[in-house]
Amino acid sequence: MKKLSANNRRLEAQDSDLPALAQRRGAYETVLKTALRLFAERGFGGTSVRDIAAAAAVQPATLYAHFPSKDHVLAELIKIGHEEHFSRLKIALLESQPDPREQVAALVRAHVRMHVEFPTLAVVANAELHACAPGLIMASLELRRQSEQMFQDVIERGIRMGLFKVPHAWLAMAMIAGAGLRVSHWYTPAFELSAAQVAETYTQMALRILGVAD
Amino acid sequence: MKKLSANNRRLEAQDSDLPALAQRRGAYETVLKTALRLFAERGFGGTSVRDIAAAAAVQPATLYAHFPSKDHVLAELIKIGHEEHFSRLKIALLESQPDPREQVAALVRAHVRMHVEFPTLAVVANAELHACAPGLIMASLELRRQSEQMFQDVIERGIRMGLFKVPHAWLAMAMIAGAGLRVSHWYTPAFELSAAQVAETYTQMALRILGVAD
DNA sequence: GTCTATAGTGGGATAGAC
DNA sequence: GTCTATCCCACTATAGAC
Repeated sequence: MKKLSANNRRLEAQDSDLPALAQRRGAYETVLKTALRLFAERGFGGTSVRDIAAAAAVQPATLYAHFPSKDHVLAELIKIGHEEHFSRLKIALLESQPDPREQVAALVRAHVRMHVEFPTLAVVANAELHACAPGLIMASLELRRQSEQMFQDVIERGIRMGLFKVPHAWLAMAMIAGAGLRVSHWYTPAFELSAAQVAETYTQMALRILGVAD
Repeated sequence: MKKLSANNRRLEAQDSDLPALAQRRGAYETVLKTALRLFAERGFGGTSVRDIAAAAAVQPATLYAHFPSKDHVLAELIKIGHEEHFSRLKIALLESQPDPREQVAALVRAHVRMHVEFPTLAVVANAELHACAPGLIMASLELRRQSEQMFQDVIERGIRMGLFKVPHAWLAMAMIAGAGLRVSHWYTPAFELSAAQVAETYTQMALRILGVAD
């Protein structure tokens, strides 16, 4: 039941769903979800507009009735992914008790759950950033920066309050956030633990990184 | 000095060097190193044979004198990356004291150093796996499996000896290994810590994940 | 909005001289 | 081994009917 290799998402993208944020009717959503799956499996450059159209059962010209270009399809997916991620972190923090340990736990839980619940979206939004014209993803990069800052602020407050003891605050954040990102590459519903259990375990291990005793 | 965002490697690939393992003379190495940089920046599908040839200052036909196809160029890079990684882990374990804490530290140190010293190679070998025909990367996938098994074996022995206490052995391995992988996406020599310092800090935090008191 | 059809460009790969 | 030249195909995107 355990994964043989912690890197198989892109071989056959499952769960290429989109958050409620992005659900529209008709060809728009069909194209977006199809493109998500294909970008994950073959990469942006390895997927043609014809591929997307064929898999979505529309003609290439139909795609251009909804998106100005292939780039814009990717940009839209990246935007949806980053907005959903940022939104979840923000809500998690808002609803948390003010104790930095609770706040970090809430952030890590939300971060991991995002990558477990929308793994394909997370893979594409992170791995295909380079394929998009910079102008199209500026807003997403800003959200990413703010998400990192949220983690940073909570960790630094915890250090000042004497609750966290880390060798290097930014590295601790990078390790915790980076580990969560990778979950999207291997998690499937067939894994022996549920999404919630994975999130809880990562949360517990993140607190250990920050020097909080169990 | 700290990175604004933990995801910039692919925007402008630096350090597109290859380990000594792969150093040959002439056009072969030039093409390989050039392809490495371009695959990192634009992705495999976003890079044409003409792009590689032009950046390497050779003609497209010259590339085909050294590689049977564009796929084989990528496969060779992936192979070099995985062989160097596996080799470093194996040596680290061989030279370590038998205490599982020492062994984990040696493995994490080697793992992170690989991703810090050859970040571009690591990014391509991990992010472009999907773009390669399965037959061309079978050996690399097997090395990857063995590398994960090395981590697993050491962690499970540490648990049996009562030295490690983790909520879930495989998840702890996935978190430690995954965090190390991500280092290749943000580390540059301009970072405020040296490669060795980053590796040491990650090692310390990995031991915390495993429940070892500082 | 969706289709058929196609324009115009750039793709991987090869032939054959030197 | 490296070059020039080129084949043939797939690519993104658009025009125009319905």
